[in-house]
Amino acid sequence: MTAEAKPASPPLTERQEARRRRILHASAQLAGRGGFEAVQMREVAEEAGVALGTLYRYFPSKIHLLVATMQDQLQHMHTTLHKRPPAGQDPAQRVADTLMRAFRALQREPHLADAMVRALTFADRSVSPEVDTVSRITTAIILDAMGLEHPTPEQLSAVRVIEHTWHSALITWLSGRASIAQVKIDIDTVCRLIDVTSPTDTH
Amino acid sequence: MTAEAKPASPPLTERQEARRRRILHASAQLAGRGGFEAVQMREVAEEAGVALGTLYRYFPSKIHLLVATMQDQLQHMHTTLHKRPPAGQDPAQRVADTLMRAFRALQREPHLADAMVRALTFADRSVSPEVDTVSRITTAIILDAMGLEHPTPEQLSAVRVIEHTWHSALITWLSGRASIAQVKIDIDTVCRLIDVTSPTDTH
DNA sequence: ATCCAGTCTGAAACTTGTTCTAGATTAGCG
DNA sequence: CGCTAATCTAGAACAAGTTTCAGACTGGAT
Repeated sequence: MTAEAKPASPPLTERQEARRRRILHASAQLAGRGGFEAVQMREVAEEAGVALGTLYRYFPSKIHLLVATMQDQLQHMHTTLHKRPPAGQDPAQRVADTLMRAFRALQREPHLADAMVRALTFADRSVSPEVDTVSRITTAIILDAMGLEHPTPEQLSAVRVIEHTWHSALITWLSGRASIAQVKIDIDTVCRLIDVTSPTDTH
Repeated sequence: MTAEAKPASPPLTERQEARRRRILHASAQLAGRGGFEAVQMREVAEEAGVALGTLYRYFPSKIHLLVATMQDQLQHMHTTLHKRPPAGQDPAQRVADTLMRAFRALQREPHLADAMVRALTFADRSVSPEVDTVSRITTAIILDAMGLEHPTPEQLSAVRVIEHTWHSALITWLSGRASIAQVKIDIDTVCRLIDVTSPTDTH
């Protein structure tokens, strides 16, 4: 049901897959300490035991690398969430719960979150496919929480707005311009759109 | 009513004010062509007829410079909007109108928009005060469109969510991952929150 | 008018992302 | 096994943001 598709363009050998993994691990590790700026390409390469040129062959830019790192982490979170689905009564509440849970997970690694989110919103067109993948995973997580199989276009719009709010609120919190309490309030607020756009609503 | 406050810390002399203006102008001009990456500090300095060190004295980083550029442009837009307030019946519609009008203005200068918005969301803590100023202006614009003097906390949350959506949708459009039509739909969707959180609503 | 402190200039230096090159290694194939 | 193309490595080189510094200039106080 969830897209697990890696772009299997050239099927990587085992050693290559291992290299890729080491690079992503090094990236997450360095990001976990100092955030975006601590992820320095030379250091990532060294930590991963790989030449700089090779790093660039696997990830054509620092932004690509960090967006891929985010993909990776999101995938983890998605499977984790599958194991313990949110328990609220109505969809809006379940989505808000899920997002706040994700939020608390990120709170534990604020530097990592910083690096990933900054990369995500800074990405230009050359990274669109990868950013799109991240967006698809996020959408899947939200739709899962809503328990929807066949969302209406209206609901998809609401989901997009929730995603927008999620990213932007995250940034606002990470740069110290909003408290966690405020983020929670805003998440709750935006989740009201789920009720407003539910098909039983008189539109 | 609207915050016009410049941080008058050291009152700039006339020549200094002129330099500042030249710098901002050069920044906007270069951004108007190639976007974020076309705003190169050495070029800005040269175009503004100022030494590189001076540029850095006025704006301590490229991000600061671009956020200040955004401040400047937003201020323009705010006064422009004051001259022709949106004409819709209900607040939600007026806000959506206003935002879409702003959107079309940015469409005319997509590169400039790209540079400003990318800088805004990429800004780290060291730029928080400046980013906050931008946020305050944006809030003022939205509240103006709503015609509210004394918003409730709920309404302020809705406004923040609208801002989040606005920024994030803008980015999505700028990086080619969403059409203008989709942006319009999402803006309309998020503006429903204005009705939902209106005080006459049974909460 | 003179002097002082702060400001501006021009240029070099430093940092980190990115590109390039020449040679070693590896993977797949006959 | 031996060949060939692709991949990997080490390291230099380049680009743009940022810092630094010595000297020239400006504006205001005495």
